[in-house]
Amino acid sequence: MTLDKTFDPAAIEAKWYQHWESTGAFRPERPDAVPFTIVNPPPNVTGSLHIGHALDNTLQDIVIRYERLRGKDALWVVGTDHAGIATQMVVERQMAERQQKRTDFTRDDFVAKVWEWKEESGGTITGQLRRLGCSMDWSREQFTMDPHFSKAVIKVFVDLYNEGLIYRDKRLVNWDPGLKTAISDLEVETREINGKFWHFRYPLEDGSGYISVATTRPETMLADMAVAVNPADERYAHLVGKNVRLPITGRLIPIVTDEHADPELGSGAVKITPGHDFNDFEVGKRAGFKPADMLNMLDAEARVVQTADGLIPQDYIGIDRFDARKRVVEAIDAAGLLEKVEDRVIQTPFGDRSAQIIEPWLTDQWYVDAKTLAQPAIEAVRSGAIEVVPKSWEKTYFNWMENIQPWCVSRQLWWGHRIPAWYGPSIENPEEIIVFVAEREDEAVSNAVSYYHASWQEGDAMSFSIYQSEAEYRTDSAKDHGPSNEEFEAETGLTIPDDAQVHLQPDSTKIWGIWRDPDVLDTWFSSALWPFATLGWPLDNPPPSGEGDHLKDGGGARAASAQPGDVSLKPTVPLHHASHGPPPRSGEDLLTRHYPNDLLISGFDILFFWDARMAMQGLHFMKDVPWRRLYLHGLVRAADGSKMSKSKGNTVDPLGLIDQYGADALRFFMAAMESQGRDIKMDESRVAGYRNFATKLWNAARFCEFNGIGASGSVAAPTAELAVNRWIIGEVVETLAALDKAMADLRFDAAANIVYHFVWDRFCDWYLELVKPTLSSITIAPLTIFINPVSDERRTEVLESVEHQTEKAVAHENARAEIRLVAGWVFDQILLMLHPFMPFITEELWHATGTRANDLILAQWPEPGVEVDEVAADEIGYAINVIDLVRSTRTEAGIPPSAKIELQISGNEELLVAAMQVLQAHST
RNA sequence: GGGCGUAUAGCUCAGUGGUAGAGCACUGUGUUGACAUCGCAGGGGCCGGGAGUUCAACUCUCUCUACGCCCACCA
Repeated sequence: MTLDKTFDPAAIEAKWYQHWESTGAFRPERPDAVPFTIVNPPPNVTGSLHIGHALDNTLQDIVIRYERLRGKDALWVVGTDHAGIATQMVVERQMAERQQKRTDFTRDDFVAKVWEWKEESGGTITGQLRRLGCSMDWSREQFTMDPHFSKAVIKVFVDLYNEGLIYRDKRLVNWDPGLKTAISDLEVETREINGKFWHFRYPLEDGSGYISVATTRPETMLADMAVAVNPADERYAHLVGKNVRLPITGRLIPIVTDEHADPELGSGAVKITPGHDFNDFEVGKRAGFKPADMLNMLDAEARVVQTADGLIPQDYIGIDRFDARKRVVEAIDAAGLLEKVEDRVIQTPFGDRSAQIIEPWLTDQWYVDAKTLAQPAIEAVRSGAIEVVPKSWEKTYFNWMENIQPWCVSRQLWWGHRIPAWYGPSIENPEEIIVFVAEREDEAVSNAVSYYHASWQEGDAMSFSIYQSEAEYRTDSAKDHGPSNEEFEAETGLTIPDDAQVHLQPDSTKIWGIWRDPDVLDTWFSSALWPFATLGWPLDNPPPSGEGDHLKDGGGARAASAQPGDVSLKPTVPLHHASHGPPPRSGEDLLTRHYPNDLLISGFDILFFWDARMAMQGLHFMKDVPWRRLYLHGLVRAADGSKMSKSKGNTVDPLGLIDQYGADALRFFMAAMESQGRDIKMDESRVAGYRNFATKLWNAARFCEFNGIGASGSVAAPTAELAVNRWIIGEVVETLAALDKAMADLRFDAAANIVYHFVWDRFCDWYLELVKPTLSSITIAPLTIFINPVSDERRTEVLESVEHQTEKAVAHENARAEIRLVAGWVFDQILLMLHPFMPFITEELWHATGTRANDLILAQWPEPGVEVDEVAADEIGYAINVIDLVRSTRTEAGIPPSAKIELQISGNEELLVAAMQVLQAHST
C-alpha cells in the first residue's frame, strides 16, 4: 500500500470511524483488565455539537483512548439528556410557526410530538460526536427517559420522599412567566438593567401625615401587606404600630419593625410585599403572616389578578405587570403622593432559558433537602475521596455547598419525568389535599384505597376514581359515578387489594379519587443519576446491554428506548424478562466494576447544576463517590475573547473546522490549548498549525515507506549498535515517561506538546536527517574485476581491497538494517503516543505501513524495556551542537549554502561522518 | 459585599528560585529524491506597577492597577 502524496483527512475519517464502531474496537473484551470509567455529560438530545462539546469530548476521548491503549477495560458511557425545558421550548417554537400552541393538544399528544422530534433530531449530535472521533460505547447508548433510567429517577424520588429529603412546600419560587414554570435558583441569571427608584408617600391612617417608602417595583404595592422600619430607627419609633392607608387599594396595613429595613437606604422605611419578594416573604413571616395568607396579585403570566381581599380596582385586573407599573406610578403621582424618582441600576433576575424577568411567586412546589444531601458531598471533597482538578475550584464548591438552599425540582412542563405523587382529598376536610407518593400508579391507588377505606363504615356506599386533575375531581358530582370494581380493574389493569374491601357503587354518596401531580422533574434531577443509573442501578433494572450486539448489527440494543407511551401513566415494565442470551456482564458486574467512575470531565459552568448534584445523589444512593477525580475545564471563547453566543453570531462551528482542517487537527488544538482551569481563546491559525503537523507526520511516514521502514514487529525496543539509534530509543523512553506524567496530572497541553516536539523536532528534524545519508547512499559494491593483474603483489592488493570493500558494504548494510528496524519501532511508538490525540491519521498510518493494523486499539501501552543510553545521548547531542554551530556560523559569515565546508572535528567518527553528510546534503 | 482567576515576544499561550520558551505572524534564504501544509538561518520580551524575603525573583510574600468570571436579599 502506497501512501498518497498529500494527506486528506476527510478521506480517512469516515472510513476508520465506521471500522472502529463495527468491529467493537471501542470496547474490546477485557474481563480481567483493570476497569476505567468515564461517563459522558449527556448532551441535549435535540442539540447539536458546539465548540464546547468539542473541547469536552476531545479531552475525554484522549483519556479514554490513552487508558485503553494501556490495556485497561475502558468504558465511556454515552447517551443524551431529554433536557426538559430546552426541548419543550424547541417543540413549542416549531408549533408557534404553524400558529399552534401546546395547549391545543392534550398532554399525551403533545408529549408524543416531542418524542417524534426527539426521534427526528436525536441522532444529530451523536453523529457529530462520531465525526470528532469519540470512542464511546455506542452499544450502550442511553437516554434519560429510557424505561430503565426513568425507573431509577422515580425510585430516587420515592426513596428521598420516604426519607423526608423531598417535600412539598408553599413558598416563593422563581417563576418564569414566559415559560410558565418554576425554575431553580441556578437557572436564574442576575443582570443589571437601568431602572428607577420610586419614592411613594403612604398616608397614615390617622391622617397625621405620611411615611415614605421607595421601590423599584411599584406595581407590587397592590399586594403590600406592611411597611417595615428598622427597630433602631428612632425617626419612626413613634409610628410603629400605626396603620397606613395604601393608595389605590385603600388597604389598611401596619407599620412594623424588622432588621431587614436599612435606615441608610431610601427613607429607611420599606414596603413589604410578602407574596412577591423574597426578602419581604421572610419579613412577612416574622410579622406573623402565614404563607397561605400572603396576598398574590399576579397570575402565571404575570398579569394582575385580584387579591384575596378584593381591593385591587377592577381596571387593573388582567393587565400586564409592566403596564401595571406605569398605571400605579401615574395614580400615585396623580394623588400627589409621588415624592421623587431616581435613576438606578437594578440587579434584575432573568430566566436563563427564556430571558424573561423572573417573578417571585407563591406556589406549592417540590423541594429537595439539598442541605442534608450536601454534607457527605462536602466531606468527600474535603477528605480527598474526590480530587478536584484544578484544586482552586474546591473553594467555589465548598462555598456553594455550604450555603446551599432547598432545591426546587418541580417544573410546570409536560416533557420530562412526571412526578410520582398522587393527590386526593383529605377525609377530614375534602378541601385539603393529601399526598400519595409511590413508584407506580397501582401502588398509589392501593395506598389511597386503603386510606379512604379507613373512613368506610358498614353500609356506606363509596366510589373511587382516578382523575386527570384536581379540577376534574372537584367538578365530579355524586351523579357522575365512578366505575365498578371490575370496570376499574379492567380499565386500569390494576388490582384493588382485597383487604381494602372498597365498595364501588353507582349510587355512591362518598366520592373519593386521586389524580397525579401534573408536574415533571427538573432535568438535572435525573441527570444527577447518570454515573450509576446508566450502569444498571437499581440492580433489577438493567440498562441496554450492548454486549456482542454491535458485532452482529452494529446498532446495539437501543431500540428498547424511545417508546412514546413509556413516559406517562403506565407502570414501567421491568426489562429483565426481555433480555435474553448469555449476559457476559451482568448489571451487577457493570455497576461494581465501573462505579465509582474514575474521572468526570466537565465544564466549570455546570459544576453546580450537574457535578455537585451527582456527588450528592451518588453518595446518597451508592454510598460512594460518583467519581474519584473531577476535572473542570474552561470555556472556549471567541478569538476576541468574548463569550461565544448564537445571538452575537460569533460562534465557531466545530464541524466547519473539521471539514477544513480535519478532526485530528481540531482535537490536537483542543488538547494543546487546554491548560488547567483556563478559558481557551479560539485561534484558527493554531488549528491550521496542527493540520500541518498531521501533514508532517504523513510525510515522515512516506519517507519511511520509501526507505523500507515498516513495522517493528515487536513491542520491546530493538537492540541497537549505532549511536544515533541508541539515542533515539532513549528519546522515546524519555518522551513516553514525560507523556505518562502529563497524562497522570491531566495536563493535556503538556501531553500534546511533548508528543508534538518529539515527532517534529527530534524524529523528523534530527533522526531522519541523520540516518538519511546512510539509508540513501549507494552501497559500494566490491565488483571491480581486474582482468590482467600484473603481479602477485598487485593481485594480493586487489584481493585485499575487495575484502575491505566487502566488509564496508556489509557494515553499511547492517547499519541500514538496524536503522530500518529502529526507525520502524520508533514510528510505532509515535503512532501509539499520538493516537489518543489524533486517532484517525494514526490508525491510517498504522494500517498503511503494514504493521499491527487492526490491533492498534488492542495494543497495550509499550514498555520500551531499555534505559536511556547516556553515552549515545551525549554523542548525538554533540553532533547536533556541531551542526547547529556550523550552520549559524555559515549564515553569519555569509558563506553561501552551496559552498562545501571542511570540518576538523574530533569525536565519534561515525557521528561526524553522518553530521557532515547532513551538512552536505543541505549544501549541494 | 464575598470568592476565584488572569496580566510573559506583534497575536494566542506554556514555564521554572539561578543566563526567558512554543505556535502563528515577521525578516533573510533554499525548491529535480518524505514534506513549500516544508527546510535552514534570524529579529523581537526592564516576564502589569511598587515594596519585601533571598547571594539570586518572571518564579515566593505583601500591595496597587487593569481585565474577566462566579456567588450574594439591598427595597
